[in-house]
Amino acid sequence: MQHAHDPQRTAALEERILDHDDSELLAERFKLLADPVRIRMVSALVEAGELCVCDLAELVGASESATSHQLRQMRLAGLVRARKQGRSVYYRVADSHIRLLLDVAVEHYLHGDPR
Amino acid sequence: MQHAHDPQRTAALEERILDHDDSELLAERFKLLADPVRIRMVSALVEAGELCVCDLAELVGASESATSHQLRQMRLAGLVRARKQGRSVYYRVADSHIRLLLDVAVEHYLHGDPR
DNA sequence: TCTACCTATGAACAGCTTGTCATATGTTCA
DNA sequence: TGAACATATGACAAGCTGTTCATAGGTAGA
Repeated sequence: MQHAHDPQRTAALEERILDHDDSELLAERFKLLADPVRIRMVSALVEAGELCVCDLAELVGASESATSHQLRQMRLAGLVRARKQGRSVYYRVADSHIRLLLDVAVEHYLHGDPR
Repeated sequence: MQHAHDPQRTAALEERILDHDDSELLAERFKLLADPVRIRMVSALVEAGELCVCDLAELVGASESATSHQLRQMRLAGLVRARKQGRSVYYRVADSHIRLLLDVAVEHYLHGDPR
């Protein structure tokens, strides 16, 4: 690196692109959906409304421990909420944005719509 | 794990949630946006339309080598396309879905819209 | 109370990511 | 042709992620 092909243009651009903090925040959100197991968990919770760890683990095909770890992560990020009842804990999706992002991705990447 | 609280319900659910292949595919896509540097790159490319590696590196504040590595990754995933001109290579966004996903995320996570 | 059950959590480990450094390839210009 | 330049790439290191295993806490039922 030494120059900028068009210094004025890049300087102007710099003001319009996402800054470091914003891109960091967005990346954190996308990371939550950047794992097939978590995607299946969110998908299941969206469909079911509410599920206990036990059923969720079976649905997504993961161990209960792994499921619990992932749920903890999503819970700390505010993506899901927990409700305790008896010896079970029921989880539900708390973040409607994630639901929307998943919908958009499903719509565009799975249901045809090439390009 | 031993039972399912409601076997019928979980069996019915299993058919409606994303299967392993689909969730794998979606996760791959979300991974591309799960990094602040790549997000800034996409943001810059969306704003500029086209940028050479050199300018892009300066804009996002990464080394040219790191930038090139990321671009390669995004290129192989079909997210960006390259155009060679002289000794420069100009990149542009090739996947309009990613652009949409980024827009949705920006809209909901950055521009207010709580909940 | 004792036992089985459901979930949570810490530790450890493997695999993946991303950056840097060195180097290679191809290009422009003198 | 030689030198500076723009980009690409392989190898390696450091950090991060996700899983398993062991274990602990709290709850329901006998």
